[in-house]
Amino acid sequence: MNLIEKKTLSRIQREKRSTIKKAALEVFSEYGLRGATLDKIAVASGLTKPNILYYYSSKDQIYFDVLSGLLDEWVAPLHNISSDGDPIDELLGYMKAKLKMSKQKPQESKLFATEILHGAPLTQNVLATSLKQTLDEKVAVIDKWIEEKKLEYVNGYHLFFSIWAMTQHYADFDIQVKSILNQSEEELFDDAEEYLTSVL
Amino acid sequence: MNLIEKKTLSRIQREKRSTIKKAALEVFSEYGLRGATLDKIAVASGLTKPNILYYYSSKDQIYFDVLSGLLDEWVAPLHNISSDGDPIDELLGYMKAKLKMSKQKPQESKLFATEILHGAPLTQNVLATSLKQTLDEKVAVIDKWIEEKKLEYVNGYHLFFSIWAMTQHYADFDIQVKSILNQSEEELFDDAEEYLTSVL
DNA sequence: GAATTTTTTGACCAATTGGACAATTTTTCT
DNA sequence: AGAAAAATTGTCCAATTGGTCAAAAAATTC
Repeated sequence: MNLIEKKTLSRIQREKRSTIKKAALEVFSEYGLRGATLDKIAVASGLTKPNILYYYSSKDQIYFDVLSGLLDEWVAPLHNISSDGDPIDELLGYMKAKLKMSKQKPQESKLFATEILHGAPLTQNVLATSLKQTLDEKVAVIDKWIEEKKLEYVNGYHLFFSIWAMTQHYADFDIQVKSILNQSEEELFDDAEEYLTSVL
Repeated sequence: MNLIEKKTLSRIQREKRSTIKKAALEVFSEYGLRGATLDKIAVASGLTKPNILYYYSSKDQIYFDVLSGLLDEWVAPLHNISSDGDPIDELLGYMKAKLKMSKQKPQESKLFATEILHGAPLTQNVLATSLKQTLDEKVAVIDKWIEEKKLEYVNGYHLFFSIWAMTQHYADFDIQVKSILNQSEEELFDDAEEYLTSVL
């Protein structure tokens, strides 16, 4: 039977797919889509290559599945910004949530970074529709705050870009950061949070 | 004769190597080291594959040469920060120089980003020695400014990280930025500069 | 517990890719 | 112009890689 058409997956199917996705995330985030090989994913997952291809029809399919499973999670913190709260608190909360994700999910961060860096072949329309829409809403909240004099004028879009850039930097460029600072990860992220708080 | 050992390169050698490097930059920045192929570089440069391998002994060699040719240029703006100047002017000047590089040399920026994202296999020791040393010096300048009360307290390292992150973001993640903002590149970078100026 | 379905695997294949090399062409030098 | 050196290319090769397939093993169903 064709796995794709089946609606209810068996226990084995759910488990193996999850195993594959986990291994694939490791490999894709380290090597990128083209640098990753099925053999590497096979080793990382403890399965054989043909077995992986029994669950996924191609390497691209795995990549697509891993990436789309992450998209929602990645945008989620944006939704928690409430127009009712204090602007600074809300923005600080958002920044901290993003920084925490960089610390706890560096592989996911790197996977996105690589994807977008190489032209976002698979996610471009998600960026242009769903992400844009959510961001438009949140920028509208910022603009409202500004109008109500609760916040100094600031370009909302670039504000979000800078939060993304600064927080994800600690995950994506961790090698560079760690080459320069000889700190434990704990200290590093504490300092980063302190710095970013002072900036906002 | 072995090209590597020769000291003075002929006109043809200089020209062809330059042609190859230019084409390789295009291809590497778009596909990364592993995604790039000699065939793609051959097409982009208008040379044949064996001809390219006459000038470079391997694909890795081309990558290494392109990358190391860029390293100095990439760090250069740091050197222009003078401890004699006004702190805010100096930092604004540095930020603007980096932003300009993002606008004018997006391929170079992406190449570095990809390299570091994938573990900086070729540049790790440069990061840990030369870059670290230069940055240490400039952070010392920041600390001096703070001591002289010319500048409010700020963590110098994280300040530089944030400048790198924010400015390079516009080159590295241009696809994402452009998916969200429907602006000309001119407007975009003007707004970005205005925003970043207000932040600093 | 036999039949059926699902899962797993070893062996294999075709395409891509980095690179080698000998032969040919072009350039340079005298 | 002719010899020597440098540059160019067509052809080829071995390794890697994504993917196939038939057969075997394991799980499920009756």
